[in-house]
Amino acid sequence: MDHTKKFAQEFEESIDRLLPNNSVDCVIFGYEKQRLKVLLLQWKTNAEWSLPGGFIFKDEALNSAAHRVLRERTGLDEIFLNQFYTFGRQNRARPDQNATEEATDKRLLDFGITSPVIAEWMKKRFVTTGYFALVNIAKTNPQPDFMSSSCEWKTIAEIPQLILDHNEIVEKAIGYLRIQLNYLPIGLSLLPEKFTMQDLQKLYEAILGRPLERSNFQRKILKLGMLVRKEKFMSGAANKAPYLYAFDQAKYAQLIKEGIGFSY
Amino acid sequence: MDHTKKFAQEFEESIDRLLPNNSVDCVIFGYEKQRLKVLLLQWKTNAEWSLPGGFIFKDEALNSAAHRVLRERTGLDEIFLNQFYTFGRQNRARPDQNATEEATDKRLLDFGITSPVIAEWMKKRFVTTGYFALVNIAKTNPQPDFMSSSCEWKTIAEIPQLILDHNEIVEKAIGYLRIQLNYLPIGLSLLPEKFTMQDLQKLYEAILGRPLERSNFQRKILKLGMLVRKEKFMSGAANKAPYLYAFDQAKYAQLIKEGIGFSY
DNA sequence: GCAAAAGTGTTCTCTATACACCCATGG
DNA sequence: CCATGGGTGTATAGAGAACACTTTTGC
Repeated sequence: MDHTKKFAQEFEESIDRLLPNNSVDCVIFGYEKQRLKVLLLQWKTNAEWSLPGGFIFKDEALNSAAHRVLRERTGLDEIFLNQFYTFGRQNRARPDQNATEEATDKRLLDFGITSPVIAEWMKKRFVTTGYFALVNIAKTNPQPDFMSSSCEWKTIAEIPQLILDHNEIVEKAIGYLRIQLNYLPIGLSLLPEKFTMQDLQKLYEAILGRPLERSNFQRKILKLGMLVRKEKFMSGAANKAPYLYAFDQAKYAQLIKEGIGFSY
Repeated sequence: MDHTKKFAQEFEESIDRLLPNNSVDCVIFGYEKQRLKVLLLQWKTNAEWSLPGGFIFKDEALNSAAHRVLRERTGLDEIFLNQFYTFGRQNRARPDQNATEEATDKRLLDFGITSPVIAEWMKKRFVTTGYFALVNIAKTNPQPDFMSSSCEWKTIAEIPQLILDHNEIVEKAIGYLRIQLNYLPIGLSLLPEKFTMQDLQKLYEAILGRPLERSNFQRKILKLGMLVRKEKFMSGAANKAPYLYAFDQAKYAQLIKEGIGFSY
């Protein structure tokens, strides 16, 4: 049995274990080379881009489904993942997108999927709940799903047109990320174990999309007492060597719990 | 045809126009006699309490469904209504609540509803999206729905045990209200047209659940420039007469849009 | 020595907070 | 006059922002 047939059969069999009309979509943020990035999937057949998402099993909580999607796509578990908004327009297709039943049939045919059960499922209206995750790109191993040829980290500026209302979902996720910057475990999730103060500052700047004042940033962050100063980092550059820092996990957890109280 | 039969027939007929597995629940906040209140419904048959909620029509957006529920229960339109979280556990029933199919059948029978179509619908798993609204109690005309004998404003402290996970939904709504206090059109939605500074302060105190310093509150609020000072209010009490204030709607809308920037 | 980046210090402004003071009102 | 609550003033502490100054590094 070829790959497609196997997928189609498994999917068809799983459909009656799925909760209809609900889905989850994940906006997975990573940080690399001083840029905030989002994990996107590209469809095999028509090269359209979308967010990683999935359906909910009847015996599975919505939040668990989001965790599962994240695990399946990134290999990461025990990750910072937060629900942020539910998108429930009656027609979530883009204005220019062909969302007729015929178009859906055609898209499935392009994959070699002929099952009427799957076709019926795909034509349903789905109310989707958006989750955003913060992950350390170096630790991930992005895996495309069956529908997708590739799984790519795109910077915010590079985000292409996405299917349905996915661009809107990403926009809203970025908005939440910015607003909640002061209450989120940003650094711990997105940075390597040891990092310089500049690394952390660039991260905050990438998220906020504006520069922050160096000396004030340093003082404010250190005053929170969640960082431990380690050895100096000799980059080889002709300038003073910065200290490396690591998170004091206990204090960090405590701060997050109490609400960091940090503002820009 | 009696009332129940008519309701059952209409509901049954409407079911195939409804989106399965999704619902909305509204936490409707009001303010009266210096107390923050929530609108609750009491079931006719077993006296259990619940939030006002409803289903979504196939051709209706999720947000519109929430607005419709609010309109049906309070008679209010064009109201401040905000989505805050989606509750999607696989079993949203209370641990002590009998959520078996037999129990559902029995509850419907108590209403005199025998339709198997309705019974099947009610046994579905529903992922519900929570909305919170701020309304002026004096302007509302609470209307119980068919299932409910009464519609009552309860203070936060008075909230009884509710069905399913509705207590959790209320808790979360209050949390959002407090956090977003600085960005929400609190006063305009919850107070009468004219009010004293004390009225406004008591409102904030009721929401936050803690006292605020009188003179500082006054200065901070006035500095925002969203209030217009009107005539004095002679209460007849043996003390200095306070000014009445009203919202400058234009400035208020502008402030809300920009983010009030107000903190306690 | 020089350039570049890191670390620390200083100043100014604004806000929050606590509390003092006087004012208006009706008994 | 008094009690009560309303309106305004003031002093202090802390945060944020801008910017100056010193230190470290490799060339």
